Amino acid sequence: MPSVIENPEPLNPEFSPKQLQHRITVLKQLSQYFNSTGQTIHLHGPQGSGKTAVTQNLAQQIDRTTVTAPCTRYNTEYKALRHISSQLTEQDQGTGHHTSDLIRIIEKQLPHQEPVIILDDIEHLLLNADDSLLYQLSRITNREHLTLITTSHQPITELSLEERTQSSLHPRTESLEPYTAEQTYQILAERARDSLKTRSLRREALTYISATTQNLTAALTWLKTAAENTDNVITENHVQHHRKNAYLQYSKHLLKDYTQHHLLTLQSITQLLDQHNTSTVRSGEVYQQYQSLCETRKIEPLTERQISTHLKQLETLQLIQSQYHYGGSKGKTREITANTF
DNA sequence: CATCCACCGGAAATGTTGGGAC
DNA sequence: GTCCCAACATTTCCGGTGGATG
Repeated sequence: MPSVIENPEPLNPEFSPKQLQHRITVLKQLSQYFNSTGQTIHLHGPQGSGKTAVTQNLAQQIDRTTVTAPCTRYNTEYKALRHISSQLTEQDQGTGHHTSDLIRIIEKQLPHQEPVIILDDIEHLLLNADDSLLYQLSRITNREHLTLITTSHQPITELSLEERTQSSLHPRTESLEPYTAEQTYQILAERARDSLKTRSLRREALTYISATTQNLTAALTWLKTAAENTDNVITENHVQHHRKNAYLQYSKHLLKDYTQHHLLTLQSITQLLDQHNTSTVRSGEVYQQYQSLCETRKIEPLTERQISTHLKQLETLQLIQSQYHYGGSKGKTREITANTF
């Protein structure tokens, strides 16, 4: 099938343009902090507001070794330390070390590399583990040779950090506002220009997307999905038509570091919501639906306890929202809503 | 006031993977 | 090979919650 896409890269949500639009002030502010090493910076803002793009852009500007650890993938202290030490030494550190060994390896590299370490989306790490990684890194020997950047959608004060970690980190903080509809439109338009055939995109299609969501990751996925499914012109109608499918693609993108069971759990929720037209489902129903999905696919289902943790992770990814009842007329359960555009 | 609902979520046990040492 | 060990995902077990109902 002929496609309207000439160059797929600019539509990739991970694509990092050389010039970052609408984030100049933050970039200026942050790059000032790079005049000296030994800093800690925490950047927070909603999903798709450019946190990752900003940190990557900063890293490109300065001439220092940079290690990025997306905490969705490196979601334990050990995985993160292993990744960081492997990147710094340029050889895989494997398993079987004590965390203190990995810290020592990193320590030794700091003085001659003066690296920047970026821990992206730290809430996913904090969900699995305690804040020991942050504490260790904030007090590491040769700390003055390290610049540490953390990002999350919550402000740092709202992450459950121990007192000692909080005070030992004392980061400079910056926050990002979501893009406005106008800004979203502009960014999408620019990416489309670099990616799509000329005259293959209607203005109203972009207006529709950027009015619906200001989460740039989601918006780009939507545009990309629409583009992949046409050989002619992307119209407003076409974009509307692919709304659901695009959100599914976006979910899959967020879940790329997770298991098939996470996706099945999410699908159970959306199916139930579609089926009986209610706005919430309870965790018990979700588990039943999940079990029957597993059965039709000949997959051994996980236990209810484990799916409960998976639900928590979907919530941290902001794919769902939960209202918890710790007893009461409904018993102990949670009522779940799925997010959409 | 007792009992029930419905499952949350902590803790400990178990299973699996993949080292490294002998 | 085989033994031992660490990390981690998952299972097993279960105490606990607070409004509704009789």
